[in-house]
Amino acid sequence: MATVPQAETSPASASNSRGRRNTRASGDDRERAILETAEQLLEERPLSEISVDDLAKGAGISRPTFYFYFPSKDAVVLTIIDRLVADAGSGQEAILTALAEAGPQAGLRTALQNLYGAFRSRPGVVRAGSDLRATNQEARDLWAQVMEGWVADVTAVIEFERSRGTAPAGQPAREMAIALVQMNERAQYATLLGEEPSLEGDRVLDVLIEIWLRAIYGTAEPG
Amino acid sequence: MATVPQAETSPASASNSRGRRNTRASGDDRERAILETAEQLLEERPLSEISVDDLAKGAGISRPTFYFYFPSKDAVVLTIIDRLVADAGSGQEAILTALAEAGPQAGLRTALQNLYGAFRSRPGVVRAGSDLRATNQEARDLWAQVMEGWVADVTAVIEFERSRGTAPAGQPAREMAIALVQMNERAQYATLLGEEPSLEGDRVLDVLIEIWLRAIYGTAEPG
DNA sequence: GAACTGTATCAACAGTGTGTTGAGTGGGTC
DNA sequence: GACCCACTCAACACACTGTTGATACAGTTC
Repeated sequence: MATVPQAETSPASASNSRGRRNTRASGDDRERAILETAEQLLEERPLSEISVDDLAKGAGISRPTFYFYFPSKDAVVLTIIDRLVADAGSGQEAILTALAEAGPQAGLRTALQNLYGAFRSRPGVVRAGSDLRATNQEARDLWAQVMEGWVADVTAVIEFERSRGTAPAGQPAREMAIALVQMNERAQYATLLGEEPSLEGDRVLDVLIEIWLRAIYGTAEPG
Repeated sequence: MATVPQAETSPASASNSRGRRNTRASGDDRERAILETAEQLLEERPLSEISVDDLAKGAGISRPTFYFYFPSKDAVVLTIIDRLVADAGSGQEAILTALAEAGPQAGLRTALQNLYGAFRSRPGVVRAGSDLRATNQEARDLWAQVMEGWVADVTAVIEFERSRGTAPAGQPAREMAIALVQMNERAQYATLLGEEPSLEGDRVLDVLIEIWLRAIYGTAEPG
């Protein structure tokens, strides 16, 4: 069923591989201050216009001290994204069960809505994550894992529906799943950031769901 | 019918708003050398790892001299992309006529194939363009125009097919068009750059076309 | 309570990139 | 031969990033 990666925070300990060099003492506040400053600044301007110095100043420390807590600006953003993705993942858990309980239409709606909801409140962070993929391999890997999880879930749904006979045959389930998940990624991202052209926030789900349902359950008999 | 923007090269003159400061004399070679160096380096490594000095050296000039020809590294890439987009646009011209002549299935295939073909040979340039959108407003505007052109064309097709009665009613044509065009952008980009997960190069078109046909001509009657 | 250990801090440095200034050079042209 | 004007670049001024080395300071430990 492909669970979303757990953002390597082991339950009780706080030591994040991306965070501080070692330690466990007080300076937790500083680390949190840096993360909060970053989240806040990212809603104001893109990552490329935020310097390490901005983050340090915002957290009330000097630039070298910043490097005591994080190895780079990217690492801060990756930490934030790890958490966001973990949040989104926990809401995601149950595509299959939602589908089984509520039927395809309502189930899909619930699943996509949860997902969209997790990101909607922090467009700046989403944008930063997307930007990071251009230059940062770790960001690419992280997102690839997330995508892979969704694709696996959707593939399972399509195969299940086909085997039940409720969905017609067609292109391989996994390939359909990839394209559909990519569509959602792009469309929801564009909406979140208000690109032009993009779908309105209150229209995204209706439109995407219609395409998903037709792609999965429909057949085309063009005249 | 929304033609793709013509990359402001007026017919005979060579003066590009993004290029050299004024002039028209000899140094055309240098300008070309810079563009060629950029295209070549972009197939080797991402834009973020190419410096103005690399471009200057590649063209056999010093860094300050580079600035005589282009105001920035971004401007070089934008010039390259302008041209690429103009090329792709000229092949694009005839979605509607292709559809009318060959029918929806073959027509769509031809249209999407032309498009994909225009970019396939220069993935590095495509990647650079995509990366640029993160930091450069002009790049965003340029791409928005291109998207808008395609969306307008596809909207017209959907509306035409619905009015003929060959496509069923559904979500507004323009909104369907936006989502479908965004899906293609994302899926073809991922394939071009070999992201994971992505569709194989020889599968992209089959999968996208099935989704397009079902989304436009199909109805979903989930069981 | 002196010596030790490890967290936490930053001034100063080194390096790499960008974009600008100002001083040329050399080929037309009147 | 004086004057443009396209063209060129050494040297500069910044803005970043990441590192070094010295230091403060809070607990142990004996």
